[in-house]
Amino acid sequence: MIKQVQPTYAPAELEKKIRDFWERTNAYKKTKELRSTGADFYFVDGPPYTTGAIHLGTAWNKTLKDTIIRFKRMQRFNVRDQPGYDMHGLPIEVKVERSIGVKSKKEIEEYGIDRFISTCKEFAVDFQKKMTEQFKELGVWMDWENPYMTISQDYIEAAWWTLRRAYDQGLLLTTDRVLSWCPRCETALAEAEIEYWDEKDPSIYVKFPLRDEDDVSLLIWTTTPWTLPANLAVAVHPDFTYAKVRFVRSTGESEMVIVLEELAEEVGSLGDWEELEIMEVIEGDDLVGLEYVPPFFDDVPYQKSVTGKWVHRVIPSKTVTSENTGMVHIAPGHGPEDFELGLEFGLDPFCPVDEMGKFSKDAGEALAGTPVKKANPVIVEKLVEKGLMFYSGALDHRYGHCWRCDSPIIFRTTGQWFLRVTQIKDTMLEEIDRVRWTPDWAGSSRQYDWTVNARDWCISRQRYWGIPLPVWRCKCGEIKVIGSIAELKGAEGFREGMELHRPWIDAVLLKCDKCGSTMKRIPDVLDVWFDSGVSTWAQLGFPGTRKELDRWWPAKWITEAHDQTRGWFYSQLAAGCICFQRAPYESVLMHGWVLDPTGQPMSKSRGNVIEPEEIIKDYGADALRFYMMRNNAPWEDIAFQYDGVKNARKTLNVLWNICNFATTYMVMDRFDPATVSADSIRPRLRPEDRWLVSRTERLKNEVTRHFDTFELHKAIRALEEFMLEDLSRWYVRLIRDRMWKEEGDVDKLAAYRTLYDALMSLDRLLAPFCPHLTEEIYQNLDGSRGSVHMLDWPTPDLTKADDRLEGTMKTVQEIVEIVTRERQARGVKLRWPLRKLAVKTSSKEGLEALRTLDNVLASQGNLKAVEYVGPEEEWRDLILNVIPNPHAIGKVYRQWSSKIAILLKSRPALQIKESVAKGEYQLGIEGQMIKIEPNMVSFTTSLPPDVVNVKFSEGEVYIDFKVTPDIEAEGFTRELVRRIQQMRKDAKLDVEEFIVARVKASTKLVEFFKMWKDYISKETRSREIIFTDEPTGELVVEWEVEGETVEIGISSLHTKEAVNEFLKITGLGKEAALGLAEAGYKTIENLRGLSEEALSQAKGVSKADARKIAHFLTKKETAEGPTCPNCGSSVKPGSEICPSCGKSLMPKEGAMPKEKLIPYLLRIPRMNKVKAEMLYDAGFDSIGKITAASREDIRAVKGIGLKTADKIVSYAAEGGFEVEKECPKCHSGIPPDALKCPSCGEEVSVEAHEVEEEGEEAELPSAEEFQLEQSFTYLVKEEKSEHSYAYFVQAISQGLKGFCVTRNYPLKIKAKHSLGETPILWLSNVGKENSLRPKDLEKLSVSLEQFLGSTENGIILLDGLEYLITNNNFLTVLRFVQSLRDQVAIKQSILLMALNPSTLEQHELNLLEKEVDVTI
RNA sequence: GGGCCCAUAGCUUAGCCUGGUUGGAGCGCCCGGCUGAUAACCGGGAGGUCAGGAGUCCAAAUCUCCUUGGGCCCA
Repeated sequence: MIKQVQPTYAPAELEKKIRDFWERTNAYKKTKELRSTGADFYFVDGPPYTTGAIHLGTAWNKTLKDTIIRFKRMQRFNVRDQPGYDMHGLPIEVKVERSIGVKSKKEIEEYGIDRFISTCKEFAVDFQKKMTEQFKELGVWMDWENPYMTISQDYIEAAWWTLRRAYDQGLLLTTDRVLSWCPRCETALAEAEIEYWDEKDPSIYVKFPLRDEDDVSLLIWTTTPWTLPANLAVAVHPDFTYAKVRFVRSTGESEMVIVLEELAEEVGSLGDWEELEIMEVIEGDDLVGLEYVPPFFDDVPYQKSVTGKWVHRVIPSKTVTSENTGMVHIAPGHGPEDFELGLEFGLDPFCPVDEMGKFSKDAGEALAGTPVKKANPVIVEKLVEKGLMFYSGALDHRYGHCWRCDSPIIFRTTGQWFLRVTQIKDTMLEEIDRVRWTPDWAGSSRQYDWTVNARDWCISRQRYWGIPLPVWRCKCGEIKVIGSIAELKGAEGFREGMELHRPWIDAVLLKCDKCGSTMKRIPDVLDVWFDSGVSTWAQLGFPGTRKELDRWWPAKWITEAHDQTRGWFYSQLAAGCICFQRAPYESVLMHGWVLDPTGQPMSKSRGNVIEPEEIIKDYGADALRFYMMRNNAPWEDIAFQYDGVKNARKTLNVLWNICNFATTYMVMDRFDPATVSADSIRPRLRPEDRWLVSRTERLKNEVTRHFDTFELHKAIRALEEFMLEDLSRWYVRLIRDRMWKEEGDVDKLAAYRTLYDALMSLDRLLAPFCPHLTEEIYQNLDGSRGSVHMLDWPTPDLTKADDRLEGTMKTVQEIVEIVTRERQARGVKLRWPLRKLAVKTSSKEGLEALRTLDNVLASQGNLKAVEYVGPEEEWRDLILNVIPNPHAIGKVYRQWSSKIAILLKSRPALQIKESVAKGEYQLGIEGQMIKIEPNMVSFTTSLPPDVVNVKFSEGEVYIDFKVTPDIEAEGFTRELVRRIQQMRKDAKLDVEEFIVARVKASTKLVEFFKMWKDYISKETRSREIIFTDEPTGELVVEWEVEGETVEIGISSLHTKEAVNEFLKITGLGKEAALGLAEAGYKTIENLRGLSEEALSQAKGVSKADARKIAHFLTKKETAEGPTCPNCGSSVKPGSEICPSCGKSLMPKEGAMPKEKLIPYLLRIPRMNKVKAEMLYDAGFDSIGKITAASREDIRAVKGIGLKTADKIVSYAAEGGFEVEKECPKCHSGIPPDALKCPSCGEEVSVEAHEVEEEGEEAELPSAEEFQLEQSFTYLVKEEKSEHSYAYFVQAISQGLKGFCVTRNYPLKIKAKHSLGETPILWLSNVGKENSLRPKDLEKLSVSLEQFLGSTENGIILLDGLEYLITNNNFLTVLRFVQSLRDQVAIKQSILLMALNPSTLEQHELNLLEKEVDVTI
């Protein structure tokens, strides 16, 4: 059942409602169950770090995942969708430190590691819960009840297992290395944990005096003075050329230093040096081995004690660059490259810096205890004192910082654990090549480059909140790496199910296999990056169980932002290659970041963070999702714009409006897609319907294609365009008029079905992007499957795509746009119809194709007529001009040449052209015959006045802007209607309320309005329109309309309530109800006691209506007991015969067989076999039930419209089921269930019988037996117009004045039918007097109006309606008929239209029949 | 300093792979229209050194190189 959607789109409430709905109906679980038998699809969630609040980037990330998962599910995949959380690590430790107020590791240990870890866990779990709620608000469907968490037992075990695998392969080792170190967190940092930004540091040039050459120094440059106490060597490039240079100050002082020759000038420009002199040039390798005195030789004890071949000497290194001085000070304890060089030259790393970044005693008494960075100025001062400072300055450079606490990092030498990634690099690179990356360069360039440059991965951290390193060590040096919890069984301090975190695990002691003494766990924990690296198997419970791993692994698809190149993409790749020699994922989508509106990354420190929650509150999660998906390709960064989300909301609002539009009408008409199948309606589709079908199929194809390549932005843009352009701006506009047709109309059903299918397809295609809105729409349009997300993904049927039709529609749209543009250019509103438009195309096929969309063009351009001009033709309205050629004329007729020219121009150009084409044209001048030959004239065409010519892609159009009185009348009428509507709205009148309108306008306008009075009344629900000089009313407004002043007063009749009340009377129509209301009756009770005669005094109340009212009142009185369904009087229960009317009560109680009841029903006007069966199938299986039913009851039956329901009720009320009818032919009685007279076989005629499936043509009644009624319009369907003329002649003989319009030769008609003086208008193209071109509907209607205006009792015979239709746009003729019908009704005349039904399409016939009162 | 990506109207963007009519949209702005989807909607207009420079080519937003600015990742 289709349900009406809410009038406004309120995303916040709607989304909440939908989420509750999902919760209530278990929609997520049901969807998963539904797909449980589908092919497995292993998606792995990259675990977000639990900080407690998601940011827009996280929102985008999860939305992308959700969208793809939903898509895959709709494609029937069984998707594994376990969400994950990264819950260990420093950030939480830092937060906890702050909350409990401690600042160092020492303080943590004093506080108690157990308490500290418990708090960390609480924080992590709490944050995890908060984040889960936020994800849910985005509409993300994942297995929220079963997330994987890096802190769980089996997760830790998976990490241990992985390390054990590495150890077994010799890929896990421990060694001293120089590493980045955070002095605040007192731990080593991986490269991935360092952030760089600019910082000011000293930039100093220091002299290292040579030991064997007085007054000559090596000159080195450094920005880290604090590393100088640990200096052990100086490096030069062996291939560079150095020089011994003497620098001289203005004071005369001089220095002799060795620097790179090419840098001597640059060095000289530093201080206040004035001169320089190159004393000697020395090759780099000649410097190697020179001994110097380190600057802190006397202050640092180690410097004196250290020994070695290369200590305090110049060493060669090819890593030295030609910058600054070309010489580098080497401290193997403070720099990774220095360390490497140290290894090479036997220099042990010396590192006099402790874990907190302070100098130790080894750095000498003076420095001990000072944080290294703070020691810089002290050291600088010392160097100056010692006379070793050559130049001291400062500079800004990028410096690394701890990404958790922002402290500047330092380099220290420590013992750490490493994964030897360098050893498996080849495998990793091969795997990168094999994995599918989106975009391609994310793998082939980025990931590849990063991995090529990867060094061994330091995985140990000297912290607490992390996976404990599973390494136990014995005093004897023996090491044991634990790969599972089982291996700990029996160990001292181990309990089953114990907490595996520190400090508890630290208490577990093992026995050394080698020496038998106790092994203790090394205190380190794992780098958190390692945690997430094992997620693909950890979440499957491996190594605990193997089954799940075999089923799912490896992951089919993952997606994260580009920063994960060094993060998760990498950690997984390394871990996967260590354990399984392959990447644990097959396809990676690398997405972008959400930046702030100016393109800067969002961060708390910048203060530019935008909270997703705020956006959701204001615009809805669907709009946010739509925006993020639509704006860029997934792999590009989004510079977040509020306007973008706002706009997305607007777009979704349009979709909502379309649904509102669709459901409003579908609900009103009880449209049921189940009974109107797409197949059955196919032959009834209009070209514009087929166009939408074509567009829809193409859309399915396009969206699917883009999903497959992860080009989600393209997918959603295609959806958006379809929604806005194809549906909202075009199709909905095209079908508006069809929505107002009568219920059950096939043409309308075709539109419903088309729109319904398009909406359902669109809804499904959009469902992965906007899960809430699409669910709501689905629940309103269908809902049978429980959730839109349980539906299958639509598969395109491209056989229904029609390129040609789409192309033609495009052309129509282009022409309509031209029309609008030209209208605007001349200030002609769309409300004003245009007289005509002619299209000339460059191809004949194009023209023919355009013709099929004639209706569309005419209605959308508001064109009275559309003409088509072939490629080789000229539009016949063009004015042909003749241009005399004076030269050629002068040659022959010199003296007359100017006169000839004037004469030629005064003659009809066409005539001249035709004659000249045949040879010559003759012209008389001064008695002479002049011959005009082809060379004497040429021809041009020009546009008639008010016509514009515009070229377009397929040809050109001519638009006729000439304003005829008809057009003016219609235009002003529509202006008036629009003003009254506005006033109704301003007065806050109910849409159904009736009014009286009083109008003051110029005489001209009043005449126009009178012509259109019926239309105006209908459109504005005016019971009366009074033209007066003093318009009064509840609301009076003076309007300026196109230069005219129109004053309008409107008054409400306040009849709505009364009408509603009266409509409760069974079978009473709106007209009658309104008549009663206007007669002053307010309630049904008011009517009691009135005679039928008194009731029928009211306007619109017929005798039958009066009877119904009386019947209804009686029925009401006796509502307690059973009533006779025939007369309404009460009967005793169980009686077989009604005491009042004497009719049998029995047969009506029980059900009748279908075939017995249907003949009864077929006697009802408007009834047909299909409707009768529907009625029967709906449970109305006896005459009793039908008689007892109210109009509303019957209307509830599918396929029974309002009018039909009325007919059924009144037929029953009038006793149609009981009474015998008199046969019009033989006057014998026909029983109520007979369709033919039993005596003479005459068929029973039924009023306004709808066309039946069989379509056999019923014989028409003869003129004698058929009485035409005043104010009625008849459509006579017959092959030749014999009967029509007979009726017409009969009416004239009864004194009516006739007017005949025919396409037959008038004299012949006159003679054949003895029409006498009856005026006849001949429809013909000959253009004679009393003839009219069939295209000129305007003239025709003027003539007919004149006739109607001249007489009160007229009858018009319009013979040859089909002729008008073939010469005009069908819709135009239809409108013509409508207005004619209205005029006829006003003038109490009769309109008789003869039509050969075989010349029209069925839907056209249906449309026509809807407009007439009676079809014969 | 290096790798990858990006730069088109005030803002967000399509077009670039595969060179070829006048570089398309949306938002905002200005001007109109519509009023039975209506606290909506539709049309038109103004607004562009296609970041800058050089090259290839008959022809460059598009291909190549350089420069500048931005993002990510590294040193």
